[in-house]
Amino acid sequence: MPELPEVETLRTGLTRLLPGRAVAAVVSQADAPKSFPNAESDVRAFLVGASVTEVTRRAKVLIIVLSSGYSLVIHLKMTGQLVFDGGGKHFGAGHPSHSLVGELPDRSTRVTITFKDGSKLFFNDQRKFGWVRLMPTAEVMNLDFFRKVGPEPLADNFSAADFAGRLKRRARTSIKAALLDQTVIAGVGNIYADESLWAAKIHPATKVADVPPAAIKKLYTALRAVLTLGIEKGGSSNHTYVDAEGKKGSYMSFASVFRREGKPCPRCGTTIVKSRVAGRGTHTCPRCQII
DNA sequence: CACTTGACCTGTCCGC
DNA sequence: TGCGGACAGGTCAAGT
Repeated sequence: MPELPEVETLRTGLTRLLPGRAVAAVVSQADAPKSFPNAESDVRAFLVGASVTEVTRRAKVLIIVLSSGYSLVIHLKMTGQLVFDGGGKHFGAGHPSHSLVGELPDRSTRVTITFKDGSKLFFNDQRKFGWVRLMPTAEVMNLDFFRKVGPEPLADNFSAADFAGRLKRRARTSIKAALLDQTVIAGVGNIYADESLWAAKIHPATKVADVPPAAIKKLYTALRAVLTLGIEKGGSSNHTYVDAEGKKGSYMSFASVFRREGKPCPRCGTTIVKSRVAGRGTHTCPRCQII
């Protein structure tokens, strides 16, 4: 589900809610071992009794750092969400198909962490692609994923030249596939790929090698702009999504093409079409995106 | 190597 | 109403 802006929104919210809280108990759903593949002995030794030090993010991965020298590394994949219950009201973040009205845990709850003050953090994940892994903080960046993942696109030192250089490795594939490749750049998913390509007037199926340098530069600027807007709007959502402070993300109402097939292009009025590129549903303006 | 496709899961929607 | 298939904001492994 979430892409960089959604995970970043979640990080910001959890940073206000979790640090200082001490874990009292952890319950994981027995029939979903892949959601929480950790040894019971590690959970007892390094999670129960530990308190949260800070919450960080790399790419689409959230990292809850603990006082025990261990961290909870969390990937929400397509449908994961984290919902904090401070007592009385649920504050959540993640997949929009889950509203806040239901009592938790529910049938999609894979892990429940109870803190000593009675508050709870629920990890819900309908499709069970996501996971919560407990591991030594010092080893987190040694995970295969982190060793291969590309730079943060919003980092101050990530330049247009870096962007162009990294894209060259994928010269024969589509520009959309290259954007979605986490080893090229971190954090871009289906929504922000489509939105940035529309903004840069590049068709997603264009081979990377066929995109002129000027258009690549435009895409660099557009990508950073849509990711920044996504964060400012609290992530993308449709109806029931909220961030960790209970506010709805509003980015979807600002989307230009994503899930807007059949509607007019905000730039030229041409009807937006949906197709399939890089194995993913893809939204384009057939008039604007001609490269 | 670069690149593509299917697998992993559950739920929902859409056409017959 | 029931059923089958396509599809969903993401990665991996395995194939060409």
